[in-house]
Amino acid sequence: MEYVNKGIDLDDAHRTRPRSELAKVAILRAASELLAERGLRQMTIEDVAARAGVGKSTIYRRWPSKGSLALEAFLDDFLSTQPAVNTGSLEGDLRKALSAWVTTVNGTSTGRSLASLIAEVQLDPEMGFAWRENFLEVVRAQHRQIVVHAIARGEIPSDSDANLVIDMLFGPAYHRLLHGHLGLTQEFVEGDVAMVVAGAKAGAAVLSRH
Amino acid sequence: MEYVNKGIDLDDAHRTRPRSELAKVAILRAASELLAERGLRQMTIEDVAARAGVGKSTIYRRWPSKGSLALEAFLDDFLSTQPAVNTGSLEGDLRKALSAWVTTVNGTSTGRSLASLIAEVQLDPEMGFAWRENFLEVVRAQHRQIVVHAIARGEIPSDSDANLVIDMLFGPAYHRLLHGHLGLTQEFVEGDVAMVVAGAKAGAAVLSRH
Amino acid sequence: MEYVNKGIDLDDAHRTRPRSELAKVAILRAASELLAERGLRQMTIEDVAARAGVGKSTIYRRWPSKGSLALEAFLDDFLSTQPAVNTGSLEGDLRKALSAWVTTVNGTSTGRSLASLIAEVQLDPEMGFAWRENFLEVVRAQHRQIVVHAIARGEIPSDSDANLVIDMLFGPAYHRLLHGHLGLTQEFVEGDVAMVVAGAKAGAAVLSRH
Amino acid sequence: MEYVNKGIDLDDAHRTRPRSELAKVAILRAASELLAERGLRQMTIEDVAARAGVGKSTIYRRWPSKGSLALEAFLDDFLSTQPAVNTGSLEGDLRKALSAWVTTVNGTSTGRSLASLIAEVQLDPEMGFAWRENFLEVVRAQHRQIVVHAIARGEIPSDSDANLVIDMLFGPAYHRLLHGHLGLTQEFVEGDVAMVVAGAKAGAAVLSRH
DNA sequence: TGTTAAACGAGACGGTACGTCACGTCTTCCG
DNA sequence: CGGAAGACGTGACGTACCGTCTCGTTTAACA
Repeated sequence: MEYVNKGIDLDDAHRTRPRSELAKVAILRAASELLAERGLRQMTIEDVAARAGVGKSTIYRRWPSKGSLALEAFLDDFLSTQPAVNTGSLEGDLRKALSAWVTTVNGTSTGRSLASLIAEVQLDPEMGFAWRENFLEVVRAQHRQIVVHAIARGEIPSDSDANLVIDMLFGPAYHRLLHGHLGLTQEFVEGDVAMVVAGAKAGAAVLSRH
Repeated sequence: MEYVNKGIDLDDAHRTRPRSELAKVAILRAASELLAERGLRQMTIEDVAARAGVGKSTIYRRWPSKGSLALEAFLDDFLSTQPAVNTGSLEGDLRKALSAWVTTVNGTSTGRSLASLIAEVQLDPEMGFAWRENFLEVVRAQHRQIVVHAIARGEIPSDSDANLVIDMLFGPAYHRLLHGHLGLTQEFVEGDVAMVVAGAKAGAAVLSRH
Repeated sequence: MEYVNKGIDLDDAHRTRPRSELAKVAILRAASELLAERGLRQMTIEDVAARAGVGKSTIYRRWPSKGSLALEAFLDDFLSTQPAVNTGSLEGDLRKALSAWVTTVNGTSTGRSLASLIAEVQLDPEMGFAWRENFLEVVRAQHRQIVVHAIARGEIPSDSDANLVIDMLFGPAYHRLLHGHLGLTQEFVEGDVAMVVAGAKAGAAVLSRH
Repeated sequence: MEYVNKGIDLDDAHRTRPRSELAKVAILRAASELLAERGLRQMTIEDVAARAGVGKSTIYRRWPSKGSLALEAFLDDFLSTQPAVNTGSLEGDLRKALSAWVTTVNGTSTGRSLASLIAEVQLDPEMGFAWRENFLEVVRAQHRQIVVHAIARGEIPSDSDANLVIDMLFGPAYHRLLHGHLGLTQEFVEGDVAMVVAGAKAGAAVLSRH
């Protein structure tokens, strides 16, 4: 998590300065609030510093950019809402995972924050790695387990491409979130899940098609 | 196309204002180049004006924001690369449409411009409508025909949800473009298409599910 | 009056274009109003054009700058308020001339317009000549007659410097108008006049002091 | 000196903020130079910032307008050239004071700067107070002493109006500076002084006339 | 009376400077 | 002596007018 938070972990490891983590917490809290209230573009470092009761340099000492701060502020909030799932069937797992995501994201400030951050990743090349490392891979690792379990259960071929299955499930959902052309409805969730289940069971996601 | 271009096209059609469209063309060209060269964030209105040999006010007279200018500059470039398809089979059509998109977008400045614009849409609420109207719906209307034709051919149920099918095809592709976690490879195209075809033929995309 | 009004007079003399003097009148009227309402700095050519119901180029065709337009708009208004005087005594003439000026100028929009124009003369070198020619010399020629008459009456020495006498009378008055440090009161008028009369009668204004 | 310099001097006196006064000095120096070189209208804030090696916002943080900056830049330069005088006679004092002013102002960039600032005062209402407080009253307080001394010496009546006497001396001089209709010659100085001396000694400047 | 050239209103054009904003860095001074 | 407070240099923003320049459209003198 170098980009998001540079070097703090080392210091923590040395346990030489466990003290003004208060500042860090206050900053993340302020950033989180402002991100939810105004969106990333209207959230300024100066606002965050003011609300956190902190000098700007204290922020710049820890985060190299507004985006990286927003990312860290967003992460915990978001990740805690995405449960590991294990319902006993592929269909159940996919439905539960996607439903949780839709619930968290549809029409909420979390949804707008997520969209803001994905936007920031496009505009700031430095953000790409941190985003994939700290957000995307964390979520995807969890989701890939759904496919692993389905293979273990024998529901789908053992050479199914977990990455593809996961992208088939969440890709359309992110698509609707970001473009806003259609709603993230219950019908959408059902349709998306049904398509993925049908495709995966038919073996359409097996690897090395080349 | 109100946001992007306030009625100019209509007037032009009537030939009532054949005046200095030179400026408009020069501006769009300069914007297109700078968008490709630097991305949306590093493209400034002042740079565009300078390169187009135009005053800033001439730009602000026509476009209300950097994003709307970039959108219009991007549109023609992009849309001309997305052919209407009709290969005679659902699978062929989907493969051809997705391949064309991947070719245009994967690793190209067009791809980065597209990502930049999707980002801008998240950050500037005013952009949302213009984006859906001028970009997304134009492309999607074309793509929905693929489903219409497949239904006509009897390949898939007649109550299949064209919007869902299209989002299942392109959602994962946009997902990979924007997050960069996995490549837009030939394998991905084949897998995505196979999943959609299997799901649609299995009737997983039929409407009014609940 | 080249600067203020270039070449129109000649054309008028030829009587070849007696037509849209309406425009000129409307422009001068609008300029005069806006000058009085807002002062020279807030009066813009575009405002004048709009209020006069005239295109900007019609203004630029006749006047080379905002200042020159304002000057011409101001002139007639002002000059008509400054009567020739001949009371039969130097003191009476000076008092009457100064009083007329103070009445026109003290606390009035005319006073602010006059100050605005004197300001413009300092900032736009092109204005200097036109100002002296069309405003200052017109007024001063009239005022110098006061001194001429006083000499003729034998009230003051025949080699008195009319320019100096006039500057001694009006200089302090303009000073107070422009700096606003003290009011243009009746007491001021009386004191100024008394000083000038006493000095002139004492022969303090005789020429060629070398 | 609120307008010109919002309280900085006081703080400096307390030595509570000995920080980057370098910027202030550099800005005033650059402004002073540009004012002399080009006059107030052609002096832009951006030029001043560039020459001072300073950001525009650093200027706007201290001065609310171009005029107020120019005023402060002008003040020290000018005031140091106007000596207190005490020659032992009214005539000597008046001559010396007026001569010093004429020497500083006649045909010099200081003279043009002075004229520019008087112009600015007319056009920007916010400037009026600062101008009188920081420039005019400073100079006039000094000059009024000339009259006080003449009264003490018994040269002129004890109820002579010092303000009127000073305006009679300098009013005509400013008049010629601003209108440029006649030169600020040695003859003018002698004549002006002679008029004021004669008038004052004759008791023409006594107060409460009406 | 019909033709034609000018002057007209309208307002877009290329520019310049404005004053504001937020950036990320640097300095001061307090606890 | 670390951190809050906030000034600094930077540079893009969007605005306001500038003075110039096409545009059709009157308009009025001449043909």
